Amino acid sequence: MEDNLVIVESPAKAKTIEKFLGKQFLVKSCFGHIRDLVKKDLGISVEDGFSPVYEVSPDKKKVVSELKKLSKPVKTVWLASDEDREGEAIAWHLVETLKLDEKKVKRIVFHEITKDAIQRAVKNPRGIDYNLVNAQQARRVLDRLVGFELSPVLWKKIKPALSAGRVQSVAVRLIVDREREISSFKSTSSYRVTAIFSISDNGKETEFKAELSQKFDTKEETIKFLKKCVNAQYFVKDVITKPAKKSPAPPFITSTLQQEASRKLGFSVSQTMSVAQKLYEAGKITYMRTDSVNLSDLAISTIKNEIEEKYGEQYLKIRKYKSKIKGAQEAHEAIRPSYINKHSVDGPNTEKRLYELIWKRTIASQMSDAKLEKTSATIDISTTKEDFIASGEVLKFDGFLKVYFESKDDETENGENGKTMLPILNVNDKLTNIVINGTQRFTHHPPRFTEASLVKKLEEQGIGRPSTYAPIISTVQNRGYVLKDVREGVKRDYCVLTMADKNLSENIKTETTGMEKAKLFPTDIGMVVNDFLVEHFKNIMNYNFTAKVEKQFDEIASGKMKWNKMIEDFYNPFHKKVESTTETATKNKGERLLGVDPKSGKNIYVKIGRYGPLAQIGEMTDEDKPKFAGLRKDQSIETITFEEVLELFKLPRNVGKYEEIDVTIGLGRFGPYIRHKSLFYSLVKDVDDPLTIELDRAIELIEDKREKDRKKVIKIFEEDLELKLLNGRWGPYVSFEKKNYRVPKKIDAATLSYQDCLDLIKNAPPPKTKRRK
DNA sequence: CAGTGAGCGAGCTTCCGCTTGACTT
Repeated sequence: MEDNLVIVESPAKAKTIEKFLGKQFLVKSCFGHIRDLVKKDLGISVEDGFSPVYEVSPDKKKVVSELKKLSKPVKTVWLASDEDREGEAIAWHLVETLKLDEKKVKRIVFHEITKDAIQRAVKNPRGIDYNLVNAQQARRVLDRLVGFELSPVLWKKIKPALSAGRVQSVAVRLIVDREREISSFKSTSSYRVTAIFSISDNGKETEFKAELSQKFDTKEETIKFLKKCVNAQYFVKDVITKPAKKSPAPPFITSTLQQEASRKLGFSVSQTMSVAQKLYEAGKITYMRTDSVNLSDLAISTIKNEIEEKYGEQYLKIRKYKSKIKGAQEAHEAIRPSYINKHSVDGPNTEKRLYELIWKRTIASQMSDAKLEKTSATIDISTTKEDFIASGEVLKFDGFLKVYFESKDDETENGENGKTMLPILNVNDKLTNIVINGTQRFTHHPPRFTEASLVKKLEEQGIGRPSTYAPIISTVQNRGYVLKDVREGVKRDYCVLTMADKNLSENIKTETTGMEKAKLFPTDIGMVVNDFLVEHFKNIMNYNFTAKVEKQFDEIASGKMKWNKMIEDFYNPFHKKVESTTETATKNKGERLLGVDPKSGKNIYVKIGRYGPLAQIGEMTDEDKPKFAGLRKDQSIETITFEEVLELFKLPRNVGKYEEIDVTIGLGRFGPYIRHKSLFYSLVKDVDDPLTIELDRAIELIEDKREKDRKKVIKIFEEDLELKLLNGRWGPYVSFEKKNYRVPKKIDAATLSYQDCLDLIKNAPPPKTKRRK
């Protein structure tokens, strides 16, 4: 029997630590928080100093009873949860829930999982830090109060089942604000002038590119300039050469790993986390939910060996990085390979690639700067005062670039800027001009957020924690506030003026612009909810709200403030505002009056309906019912035009009768359809237009589908016409009472009898538990 | 899984952070 029970948060960590501690220590994991506020109601006694009402989370009942049993006989229970607010609270909840005698409890902390660090921790135990626990309780209670008081206001004023919270609502606001910036953005164009020169060196001609020091607003100005160049002479007026350097990025933390995996590997935020989890569980990397850029001394010394051996001493530069993150709690190390000398891992491709990324970033963080030489040459034009500038960059020493280079979010559209090498240029060198181009360039609206760039923004504001970035991204999408979507680009003409051989020519070229892939768009619901919250709860929707309360949590943690006092000061005015808003605020359906219907003379509105955004003609009165039409997926209440709404009401159309029954054309969730005898037939994409399709073609499509369906049927049975044996996408199946049952592969479906089918249904595997939405 | 859309009132929804599996096609 062991004398000691050690409890950590993660099972993978438990496994590692057990090896370091020896036989007298049993190491177990509690899997994070074991207790939380009761689920069914507020879970806070507001009248009683906001005292929280806790319960053991249902999925932790087993863990708790096991830990309770194991903790009874041991002499000492070591609580080794993380050294941050949440970790301290977990330790305290363990004491309370397991009913541990505080005399036999020792609280220990370590930031890195090495033998040294753990043995040191065991020699320096302490008690529970109740100030830190109270800071966590304040955080928890505040979030519950905000979430559970704001959400019901939305149910009453906008739509049921909506949600609001300190973190998610601000995340949505970032996306809504950005979208509005984009829609009010006016693109302007200017002309960028570039030239190709050549210089002769011992009879050898070398060409290089230069750009005019100024841009022109109009085509006329550009033409005027180009004409001035017809008979110009060019020479090098000035050459400046400057040394420059680039430094490596710090080791990965959760947010930077998510960003780089998104940019370099195209992973979504949640994909990155699940791949990293696998690597962590296999002991290949350190913990992946961290906000610390710190590397353990042991890690640094093995990195040092690795760099010296593989690249040489001149590539080594040991660096200590400091966290720049507001409110970083630094309970762990940075994300790095567990064993630096392991350059790659076996397993799925995703794991290999993510591991490689982590390995490179870790190594590069301890390597020397890259040294560059930047050259800028000014080229005089004899006929006018403007100058051309040719800039070039030469890598003198690659340093960390040998291993790794961090990507940027806003890679410029034409990545040809600067990175080129120039020929050797000297002052007074004469140059020959080959060509000059004046190219029309348009300004771009600010970019929409990707999952990863939203995480970056949230982190900068101190909103959310490493363990919650991925869940936040899914919450705002699951609630229907935000949509990850693709936007096709639009074609745009631009003008290129070319001066070559003393000839000015003009070309119109076409580019595709504004293509967006996997970007975050606010939905209509998202915008209406956001505007409502901003109007009535400015304080909470302020980007600084989290930073402000974090400061107060810190004061609680350092014992300078009482947690229930802090909550009270927040709650009193907040609760009043909730009550007054519930009472007085008008219902907000995002309604917008677009104009008057030319046919009926009634008003046309767009607003949020029970099933999403809709357009409406006329109002509900006793004798009159309005006409409705749903908005399409790519339309929004905010930007849809009057003409586009009229277009929506052209469907459904009646195109005539077939087999004495009306045939109508409509537009549904899955695109345009034909409806006949309450059956649906899809139109063919890019062939049939729902607004113009006629009866003959509709009948053709109906007959096509009927023919296909006939082929689908393997057998029907006279005993029960509702039971059908059909051929489907995944092979033969039995269709009965709107449910489908697979025919096992071994059986030849054509041989089945009615009774066989009934048996198949009876013996079908029980319906698996439903997937959560 | 395509159609709907008022208003009433039943009963329901909802937060953030800490951890993993257990699910589906």
